[in-house]
Amino acid sequence: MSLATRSKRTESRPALSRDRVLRAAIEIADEGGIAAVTMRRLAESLDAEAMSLYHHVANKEQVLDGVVDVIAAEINEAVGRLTLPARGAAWRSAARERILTARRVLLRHRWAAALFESRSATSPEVLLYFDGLVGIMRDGGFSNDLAHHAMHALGSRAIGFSQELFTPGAGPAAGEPDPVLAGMAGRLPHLVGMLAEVMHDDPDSTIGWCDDQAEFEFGLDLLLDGLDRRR
Amino acid sequence: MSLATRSKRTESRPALSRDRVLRAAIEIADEGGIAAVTMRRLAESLDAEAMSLYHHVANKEQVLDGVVDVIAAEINEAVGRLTLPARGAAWRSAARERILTARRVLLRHRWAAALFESRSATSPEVLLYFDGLVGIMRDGGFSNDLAHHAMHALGSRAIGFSQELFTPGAGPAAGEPDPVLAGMAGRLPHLVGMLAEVMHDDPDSTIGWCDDQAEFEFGLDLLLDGLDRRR
DNA sequence: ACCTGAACACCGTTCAAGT
DNA sequence: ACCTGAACACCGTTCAAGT
Repeated sequence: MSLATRSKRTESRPALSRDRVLRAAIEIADEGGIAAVTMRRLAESLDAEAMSLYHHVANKEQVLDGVVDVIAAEINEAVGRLTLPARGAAWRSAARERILTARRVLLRHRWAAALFESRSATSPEVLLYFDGLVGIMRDGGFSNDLAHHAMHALGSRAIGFSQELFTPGAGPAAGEPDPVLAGMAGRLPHLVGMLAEVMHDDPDSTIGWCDDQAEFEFGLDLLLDGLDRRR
Repeated sequence: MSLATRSKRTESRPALSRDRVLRAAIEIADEGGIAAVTMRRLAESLDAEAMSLYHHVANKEQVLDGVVDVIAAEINEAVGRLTLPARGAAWRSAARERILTARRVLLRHRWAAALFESRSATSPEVLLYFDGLVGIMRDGGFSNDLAHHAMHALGSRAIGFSQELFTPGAGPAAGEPDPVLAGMAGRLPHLVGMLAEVMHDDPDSTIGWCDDQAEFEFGLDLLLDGLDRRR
């Protein structure tokens, strides 16, 4: 039994490492959401005991911080392949492409946006991403002051997602009318009138509780236009 | 003993109710953050047992959904006192004032913004808030289609907060330079150059991980200006 | 150095029992 | 109808012990 366990560990399982722990966490989150990532399940997926993880990460908080960093590194790898001019007026399309590329990565890990927001620790890879975006703005002629305002104005949009508090048409079964909204339709004349007129035709292309691609781009362009005007 | 417990309950404690549970949850969150809200602590603060709560709320999820609704009701009470014209060009200042009023309520409950985002259930009070904002836009001459785009573009900014992924100058001790950023300054030329130039003078007026008041208003005005131009 | 089992202090929630 | 104690199935984490 002890022999079987030992042979299993040494033969069929690579040694544990911080990196392997983080990648296993991402795999679990991709399958069952971020709440499915527990130390015990994480260990199980690595064919180890929960307590073994603590030799490679300080605690669960550090696992989640590390996951953010790995996803941000994936974003940096993707935007690193972009080769767009950013001098002068070209800054706008360079920034736009960078942001939409980041968004494409986040769409592969739908739980990631919520995690990015909930973490307060500074991720080195997120810093590198932002540094590149500031660089594009500086190339475009932004003052440091305007670039700073711009980063705040973009907020989470700078890295490809945006927060929605209410996603019209995203009821229990997406695409269905929201039952709460339907139940109080009489007290919501403007909202009901608006939604009745604008038919949502692709309610599936959402990133978590965030807006869909077309709406994301509308908001992004609104901000980029305003910034370009102040440049 | 059983008698003492009984007299304590009937004399010094009002009967439990959904409303009292939710208000107790808000009190606990105001003091110790949203993570401090557990069913056991909630019950204790109400001088009851954890299991008694389940006669008034289905589960903890419903407690958190209810808390969002109570905070949104507080926002609606505040914006309900506003009496601003919204016809034509006045829509902009009416919308601006409504949003900044909502923000003032959220600043009283610093944990609330994060909670608003993490919940997917539709809050009736949030719907009422949005309905009023759409009404202001319609008064201002927005088509339903543009009002719809506008709500998505504003995102969480519509209700007074915005998501930051990295708050410059908000290290462990707020106001201190970020140690992670300091450690990799050489690889972040644009970010470090920018932050060196723009001195942050009031790092305290933040709403959780969100930007401070001046930055919030800059981003809001950028969006409102862009929407006004498309009106 | 790396890994583990048992144990601790918490969670949310079910259930059967009290008044 | 409302409340409760004991219990269950989970958590993250500490500790002492193994190799």
